Amino acid sequence: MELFVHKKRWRHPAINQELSLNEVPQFKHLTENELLHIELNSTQISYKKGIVIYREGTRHSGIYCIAKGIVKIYKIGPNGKPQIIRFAKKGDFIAYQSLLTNELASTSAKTSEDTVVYHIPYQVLLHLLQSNWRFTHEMMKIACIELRQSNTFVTDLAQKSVRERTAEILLFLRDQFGLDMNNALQIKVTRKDLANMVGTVPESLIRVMSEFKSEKLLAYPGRKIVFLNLQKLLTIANS
Amino acid sequence: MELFVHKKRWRHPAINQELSLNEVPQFKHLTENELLHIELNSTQISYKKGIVIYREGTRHSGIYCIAKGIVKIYKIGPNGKPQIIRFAKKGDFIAYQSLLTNELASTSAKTSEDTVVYHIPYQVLLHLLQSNWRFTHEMMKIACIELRQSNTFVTDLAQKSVRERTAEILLFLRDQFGLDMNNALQIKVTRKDLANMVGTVPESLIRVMSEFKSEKLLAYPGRKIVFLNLQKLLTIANS
DNA sequence: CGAACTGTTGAGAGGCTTCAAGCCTAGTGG
DNA sequence: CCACTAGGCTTGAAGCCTCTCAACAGTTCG
Repeated sequence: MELFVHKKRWRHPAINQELSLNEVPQFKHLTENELLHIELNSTQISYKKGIVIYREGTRHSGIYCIAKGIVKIYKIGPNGKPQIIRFAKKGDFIAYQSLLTNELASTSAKTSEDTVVYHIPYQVLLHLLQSNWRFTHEMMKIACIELRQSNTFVTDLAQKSVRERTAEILLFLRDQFGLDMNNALQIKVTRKDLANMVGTVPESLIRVMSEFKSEKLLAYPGRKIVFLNLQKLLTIANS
Repeated sequence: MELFVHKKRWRHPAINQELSLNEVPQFKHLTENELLHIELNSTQISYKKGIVIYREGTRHSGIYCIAKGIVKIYKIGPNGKPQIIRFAKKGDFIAYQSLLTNELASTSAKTSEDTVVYHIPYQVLLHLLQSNWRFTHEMMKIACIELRQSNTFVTDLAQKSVRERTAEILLFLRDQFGLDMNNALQIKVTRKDLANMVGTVPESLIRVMSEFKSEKLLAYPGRKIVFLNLQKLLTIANS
């Protein structure tokens, strides 16, 4: 505990603890009855690392809220190659997009580490959306924010170099998952996955990271990624 | 009129006529009172071609629904270069994303041709969202569908070649804007804008289009783009 | 303890961009 | 109404960024 005392802007405390339903930010405006209704009608499911929660092309039966762990959301590309769309973490909703449009799932979801989720059946979600505007507004916000991020990333892919995008993705992961007291990224990502997010091949990503290393912007002891110069990385990312 | 008789799956009839508010698909579930309330509280605005409706970084005062014309939605990239996100047409809503998240506009909007829009003030929209679930659901669907498209395009940019993406974008524009009786694309886009959407430079786009032309997949007399072999283009796009 | 996967570096190839030049089209102003 | 000019379109040549292929070290896990 004491380790965290000096950490300012600590955004992801107690990351190993399970989130309970009433701690989900989007549920804060729910009445006790509404919350109870969810608790009674949703199921908690545990997955080991590397398990597929749902697969592209199937139909969702409900929405998932992550209580613990990290889930990789990805699309299958034209040659069967997966493309990572995002990493969802504790408190995030997944599967809402296709559920709300009543389409088949446009992405797949696989656990990146041991994960616990709440599965909220469609009818329960629908009832909630119809009865509680503030919750509905929060859900709309989630979709719109993800849309903004996606549009930003389209712009980056179209206009930035691999070097710039690498800095960008590293900083994005830092925003999403935070750093520990040693400035190390709080999520484990393989080079292959990192390269995939950047929109390149592992070899190219590694070359850029080697540059960053020799420029003293990064260090990577073991499988950690340590940020040494955020300011410079920001400059590279936004150039 | 008779020209259209033989056209099957004609998806964009009377494209030059203004859409009235009660013809907007998302408004079909509104009560008469709700519709009246919108009509009384929204303003119709006409823009000449090439006018900026709103600019990235500003705050929206309401949502726009396009009654006539085409609006280019774009983001400013890292070097000040615009990146086209989409072309919005008659019946489409724009500016909803930042309005719903209460953020500053993340995109700009400029008319690509003479355009008429309805401006619906935020408070009016908010009232509608709170009172009519079916409308709200439609709005959520819009955001989610755009999100799916954006994610798909991220995957394409990361994994497909310029040739593949060019075929893809041409087919996408065909889906969105349709073809006339000569199989010509029903939207005028400059090579520069096309290249931008594909995520390349005009020179590269033109080379690919020249290939398509010599392969008898496309023709472009004047400034039209005529589709000669949709099947082959589909193969190229999805390869 | 080996198999399979991840991470890393080098060399070579190639797709794409950049730069340059010319033609064409459309819109403007006299 | 026409000349003019700015911007759109097109092609060629050169160079570079990125990918591909290959080899090997390190790591994880059954």
